[in-house]
Amino acid sequence: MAVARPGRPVRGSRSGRPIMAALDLLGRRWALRVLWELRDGAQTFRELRARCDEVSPTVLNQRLAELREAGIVAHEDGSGYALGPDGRALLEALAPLHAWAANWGRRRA
Amino acid sequence: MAVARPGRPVRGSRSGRPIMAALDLLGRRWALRVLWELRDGAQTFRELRARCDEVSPTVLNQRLAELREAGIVAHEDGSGYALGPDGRALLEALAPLHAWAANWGRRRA
DNA sequence: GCTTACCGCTACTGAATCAGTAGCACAAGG
DNA sequence: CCTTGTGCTACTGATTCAGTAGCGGTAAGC
Repeated sequence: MAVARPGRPVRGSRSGRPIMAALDLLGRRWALRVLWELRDGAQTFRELRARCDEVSPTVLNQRLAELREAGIVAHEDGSGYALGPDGRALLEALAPLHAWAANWGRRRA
Repeated sequence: MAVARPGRPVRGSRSGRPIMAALDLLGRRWALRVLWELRDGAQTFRELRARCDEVSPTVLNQRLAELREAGIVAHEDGSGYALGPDGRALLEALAPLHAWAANWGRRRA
């Protein structure tokens, strides 16, 4: 399957609406986690992999490629992978989710 | 794999942190989309399926079971599936994501 | 009673995706 | 040359998802 992008059909929606592309992109395994683990700054492929519970490099590389093509993550020589401007904005947009999870966990744990 | 819940290990994390359980739960295929499609009120299994691009009932039922066990979605006799209080809160927590997607789409489409 | 039309859901097969492990090619340091 | 770390690919097997058909139940219309 092709990489999800706004303005064209994605898995599960032909509308091309950006939210659908985003849900496709971020709904893939490890995508949100990778984003989450990059919150503290750039990391090498292997550091990132270690933080993601030793996810298989196949999948990690695939997610990184998708996130790079989406302009969310960038690979800088020397420092490794890091969030771009869109990535940081996305992470901030995910902050309420973190807060929700904390409350949810308190009620259900 | 068992349903993700705060306070116990999930796919990709043994920490039991709620955010990890949430990322596991919501990172599964169609989970975010189902949530999204329930934003306008209760819907029957088949209505929901139609909105989700005729997703296979197997997966839809599986996601609904997980979301029900997580206390996010409830099934009411007569009206069908609907968001519970936690589900509505989660949807609100996802609003910034929608806004982000719109901006992202504007820059990349 | 019998059809019709919904409802939620299950069974089944095949396709896509992911997991897990090994190891390559490259570059830098000693 | 040898070691170390980098990003990444190859391969096989397990898990998950997709796609289609159809079941058992309820309720209405006739």
